[in-house]
Amino acid sequence: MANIKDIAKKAGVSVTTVSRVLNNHPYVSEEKREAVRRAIEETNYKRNLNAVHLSKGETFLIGVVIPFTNHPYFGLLMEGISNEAVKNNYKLVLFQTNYEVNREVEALKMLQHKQIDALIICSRSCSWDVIEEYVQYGPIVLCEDSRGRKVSSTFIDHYKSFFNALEYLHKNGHQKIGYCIGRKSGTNSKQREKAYKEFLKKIHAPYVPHYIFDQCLKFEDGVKVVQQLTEMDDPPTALLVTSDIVAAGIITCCKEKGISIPEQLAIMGFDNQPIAKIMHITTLEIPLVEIGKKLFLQAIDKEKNSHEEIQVKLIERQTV
Amino acid sequence: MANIKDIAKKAGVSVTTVSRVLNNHPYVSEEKREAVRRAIEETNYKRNLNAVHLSKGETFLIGVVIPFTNHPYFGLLMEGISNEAVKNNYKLVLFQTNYEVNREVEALKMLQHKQIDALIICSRSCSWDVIEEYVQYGPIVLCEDSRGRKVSSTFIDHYKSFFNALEYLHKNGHQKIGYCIGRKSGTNSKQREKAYKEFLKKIHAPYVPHYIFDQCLKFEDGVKVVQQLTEMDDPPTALLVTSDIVAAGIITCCKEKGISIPEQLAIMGFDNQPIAKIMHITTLEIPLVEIGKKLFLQAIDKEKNSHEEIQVKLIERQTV
DNA sequence: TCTTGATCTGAAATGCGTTTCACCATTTAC
DNA sequence: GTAAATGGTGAAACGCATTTCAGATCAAGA
Repeated sequence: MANIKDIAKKAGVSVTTVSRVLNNHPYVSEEKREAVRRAIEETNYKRNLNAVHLSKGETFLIGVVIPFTNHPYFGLLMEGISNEAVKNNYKLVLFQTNYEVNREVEALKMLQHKQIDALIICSRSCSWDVIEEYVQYGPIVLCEDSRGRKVSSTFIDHYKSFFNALEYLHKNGHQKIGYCIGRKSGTNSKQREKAYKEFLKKIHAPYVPHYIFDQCLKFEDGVKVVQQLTEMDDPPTALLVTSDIVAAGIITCCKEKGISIPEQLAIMGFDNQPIAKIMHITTLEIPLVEIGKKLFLQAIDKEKNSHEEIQVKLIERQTV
Repeated sequence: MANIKDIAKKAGVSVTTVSRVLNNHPYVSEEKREAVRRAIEETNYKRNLNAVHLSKGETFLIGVVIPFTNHPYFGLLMEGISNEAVKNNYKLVLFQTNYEVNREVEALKMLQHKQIDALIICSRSCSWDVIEEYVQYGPIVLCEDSRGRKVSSTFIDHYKSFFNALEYLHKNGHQKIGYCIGRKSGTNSKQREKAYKEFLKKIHAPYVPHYIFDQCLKFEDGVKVVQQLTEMDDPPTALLVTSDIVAAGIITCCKEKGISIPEQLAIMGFDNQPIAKIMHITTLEIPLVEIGKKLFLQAIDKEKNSHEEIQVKLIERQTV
């Protein structure tokens, strides 16, 4: 394959001039420009982007760390990131981590090794210490409150929104409220746990450990929640489910087992995914596509350390 | 940041020796190896991968073209691809195309410009002509039957499987069978259409255009299918739905409207997604994770032009 | 007329690691 | 005892495009 030197020779100019033509630099006479164009055409020359990247020191590649590709929450986030990437002429390198720390580290190392210009971490397992080791190598953007840290973030206040959601359920007459969550560790989960415990205190309700269901990520995870629910002597009357898809699973199972919603069990979802609308699920809208967009923009923003809080909105439908 | 020259100087060796140490080449004496290691440690040296890629001519990056990230079919495919990528130390560059041709071309151009070593196209809009322009630049792998073309593929025989599925419905007493599909164009869709038409001929049933529903991709797309169904004078008694998630949407809607399944409407899904199990949907199992794995392996296989047919399996449950 | 400033152009340096090749020193083999 | 491997090392070429810098030309303004 031809390289820039070949083109220069063929067009009878220097490589500098060829480079200028390639990059639309103005100071090239029309005749030389034309000669270069012809040479490029004739040889079907294509730039070697690796050389460009080495030279420029950037790759127009942004890394995205997500635990699962196959999940509507991350799917929507990806959609937002991806749309914005296209607009800005960046490409995305996907790191599907399954929440394994060393896969997250792999992504961070790509940043260190300059193969990506920035890294968006949608959800993480690794500690802050690990992340902060790598901030020197390029922008890192988190989807959780990172104020006070050296990385940018777009986040929602999970404490506040969880607390509000709990209050909403309480106002609707519920005392025994449980919740379903993806995993117990994780910053967002911790904030929610805190909100939950403080809310219980506020309404003088007891903390019942088995009202909390973790590992609730997918539609099918609703099955075991309902299973456990039916086995309880004193089940909760309302459930905060941190993913609409899981809420949908729970509702579907409940219908099958004749548990009426919201009468016997009130369900409040999260995200306002399309499925929530179809199934009339009362939910907390989280503008994931918008968040994705902002995450991306923060990633390519040279000024580090911006923080943006996104507001959520309660959507009342028929499951509470 | 330090580069290989700095390390060489610091360790008192040549850059060649440093390179040997970095790449675990055997011919380096233990003392020099140690000196290099120390220099690397002290300066916190990291290789610039762009330089490595330029030099080696490969990037260990594989492009993946998918129309939507936010879809369980492609989610599972991605999962398979991604798992295998991790095993083989490759990273994935994601091209979310929304079925726009020029985004597909962008991906092909990355191959041409050597920023990716190979390209996996999970579903496409562009024509064969376009793809064949780029086969010279690196392996391209398709998820559709590409025998006779110059690209590898892992595929299922959609004609055969669709025909079989139709026969299954027919054997279960159905004459008026419709189907739901993602889009009407697309190789797979064409094959299915052919199977559908020939099957109708075989059973001497009329071809009713509005028994075919396209743009059926997501759960919520089930709504409008059911809507249209209820407006028909003579609706089909069975529906082949090329995605379990859409089937789930249809079933959910039918329950709401009091349409009993399978009595009034038989539903047969595709893929055997987890949701199909929960909702007891009779479906055609497509081993997407396995297909993803094979696609990846074909992408990194230097021998071009391998073709692998994957078998599907009918899973009988309660919706037919 | 002289000075700026804008327009062109190319040699050389730069980004950075890998690989080839030549060469020397030991071993091992016959 | 001599030929042939094997171990060890570095200079230089290579992969390829961008950018800096110096120099040349030409038109416009003082």
